[in-house]
Amino acid sequence: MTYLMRGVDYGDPPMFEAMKKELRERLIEADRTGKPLRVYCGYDPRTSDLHIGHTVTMRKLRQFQELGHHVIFVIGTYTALIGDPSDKDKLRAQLSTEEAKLNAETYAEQAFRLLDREKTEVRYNAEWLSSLTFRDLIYLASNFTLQQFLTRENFRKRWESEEAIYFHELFYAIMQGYDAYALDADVQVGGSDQMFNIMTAARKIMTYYQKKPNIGIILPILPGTDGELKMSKSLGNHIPLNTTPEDMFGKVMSVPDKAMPSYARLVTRWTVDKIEAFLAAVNNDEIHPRDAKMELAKEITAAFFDQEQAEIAQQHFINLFQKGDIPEEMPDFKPLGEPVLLDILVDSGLVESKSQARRLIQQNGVKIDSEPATDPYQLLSAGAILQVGKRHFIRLID
RNA sequence: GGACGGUUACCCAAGUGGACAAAGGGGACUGACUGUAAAUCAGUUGGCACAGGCCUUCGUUGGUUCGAAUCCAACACCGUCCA
Repeated sequence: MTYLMRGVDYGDPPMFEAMKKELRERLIEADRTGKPLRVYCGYDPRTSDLHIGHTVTMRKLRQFQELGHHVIFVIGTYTALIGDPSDKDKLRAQLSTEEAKLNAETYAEQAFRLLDREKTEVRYNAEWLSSLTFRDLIYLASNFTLQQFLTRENFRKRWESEEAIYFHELFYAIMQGYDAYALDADVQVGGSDQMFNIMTAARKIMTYYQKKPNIGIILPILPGTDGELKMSKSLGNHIPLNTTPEDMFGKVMSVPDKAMPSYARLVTRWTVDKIEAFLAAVNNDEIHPRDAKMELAKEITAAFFDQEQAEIAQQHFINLFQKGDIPEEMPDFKPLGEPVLLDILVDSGLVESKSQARRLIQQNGVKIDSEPATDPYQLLSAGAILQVGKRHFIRLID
């Protein structure tokens, strides 16, 4: 029980107690009847990449799975037609069925890094949403008032600042609520931005259809590598799952210090005691913040790869960034014509234009065999190692 | 359908005839420093040219003007309000 409610945050203590009570009752019931709880969480398939922000809810699903409950991984192929208004994005191009399917498959594949493949049911919400009629929608919508939507923070803000709120955006919550009904869900897991969809929309709709309303397990949102905003691919602050251990390690290291608590709590496998001890040590200056973040980066990398790869990634990081070494492996590049520095920089794609290359040279941002370059027209020879900034290298070949 | 407002560089946003390749902020990049790609400070941020300078860009297309992001016309898209 404590295990399942760990890390859950409704921003409201009475709600926490209420949900805890309901969950306890539902667990007892499940135990008595021998029927496991049906637990689900939905994911938006508009991109093909899952990132570690998604894993916060997946880890919670995993916990339910470990306790023998039935986990359903829902891919929002139909809700993707709208786009979650939690982002204030406008309607995006509709995904074709094939694209959605393709994305969805890679999604599920990535998800199985955390979830037990054998025990996870993967569903697409187009299965049931696409066959709803207008009549169904009218009945569903009659459970809600405009005021309910307008008191929701994101809509309210947009209303107040006179930004457009499109009518179809209101369907999102209704669709998500219908998912819970269609799946006969006991528990729905989601980020705190899903609070309204889970706690209001889903529970109302389920009650309307005379089902027991689902219990919401609301988890905090993981900030992105900027430390401020929600991690999301479209904001460019995400740490993808499909990447190398070195990249993951480095990206975690680039997270601002202030976001360390969120990362420690949400994406490590550490126990609560360990997390609190770790954060306390950072606060009391018992651990150097850099070393603390290293430890964090290693744990997170190890969680998605393995311990050994995490250690290699750490060593790589230390060599490259702390010691400023030149990496052993780098792309080769063969000059297209005369081996003029300026042309090579542009042709190899290290910089975007000659003007930019000139600026970088002026700023000592270009190095040849670790020596700052000064002359844009310098001729280079094969074997030379060209470096732009701290982390872009190429080796010239014939 | 009517009234009004908007469209500027990666994003937000100033600019209402010449000093505008276009203020400011964010982001990004480089450097210094450091504790890492954190924080802080400095610089850079359309392209071409060694440089003087040249070329392209302020929703689109035309026009006025010696000269237009700025004025005019048409069009497109967006928003607010009224119906």
